[in-house]
Amino acid sequence: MELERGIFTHFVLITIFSACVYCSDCVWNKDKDFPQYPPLILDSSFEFVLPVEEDGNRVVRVAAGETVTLACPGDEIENLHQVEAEARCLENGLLAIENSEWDMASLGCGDDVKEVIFRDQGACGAGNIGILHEIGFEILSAEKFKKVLRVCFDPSLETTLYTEHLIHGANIAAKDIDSSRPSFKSSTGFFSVSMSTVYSQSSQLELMIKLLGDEDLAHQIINTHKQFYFAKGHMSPDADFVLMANQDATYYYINALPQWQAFNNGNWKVGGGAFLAHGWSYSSS
DNA sequence: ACCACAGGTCGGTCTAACAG
DNA sequence: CTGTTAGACCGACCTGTGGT
Repeated sequence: MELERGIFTHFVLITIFSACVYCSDCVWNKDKDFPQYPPLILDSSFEFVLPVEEDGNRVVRVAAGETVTLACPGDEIENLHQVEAEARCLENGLLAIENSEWDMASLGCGDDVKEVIFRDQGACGAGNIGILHEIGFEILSAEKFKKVLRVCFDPSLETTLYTEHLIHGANIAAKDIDSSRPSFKSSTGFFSVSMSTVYSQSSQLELMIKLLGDEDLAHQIINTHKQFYFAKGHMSPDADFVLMANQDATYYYINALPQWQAFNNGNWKVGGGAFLAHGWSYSSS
């Protein structure tokens, strides 16, 4: 089907333009030409190929002749039945994978790509009390790990000291927006308590009563209606990332610290979000 | 005043791992 | 084998902001 569609698309383009003047690069509209579960696209420098905003459209470009890696870590490219593929952009706007030609819409993963934690990447923090962990994607064909963010975690206090991530300011206007959000993941080996339990308002209230020995005072400090409770404050925030896959990779408890919800849903939300800088961001506790 | 949106919580369900 | 528990996932809901 894909090959046929490719030939058909090529035929139509040739028919319309007679020569393929306007289709020397592979250009896709992120909202129209992409599959529901897009693969990661990495260029020859092992960098994410990201959308840019052009005239109100979110556009992804790969130059004609350029080879990129398509990857569905944790799943596979549905029509190819393989996790990764090397694809070369043809002048007809299609992608050549081995001996066949494909359009981008046919190269989706079976499900959302799945990030992993690449653990114990050295010591960090003052006095080297922390251990670095990287959250990102395993790219098997390159035998490399594509880092999305880095976490310096103190295993003795079971808390995060700082995180680092790269902000792609030139692409942030074209980022993926989806109001549905994944749940926070604990992963194994980081915490000796249930993080979902300790972050619950009921256990925060319980702890405050225990610490203060005064139920009324505890209710003043932990108060749902006034947003007086500790939420999971992202260190490397969802909103700093362009791709949905990278946004979802921030939903780990090791990338969060307790933050007053009044601040989280107030000052932070108003001030945060639209970063236009480009560079590494460093969030410390 | 009303509504859409974004960043949150919470509880239910499913599944896999593990202990008895 | 069975019961328990933790983690993952999902939908319903809450709140403040900003646009109409």
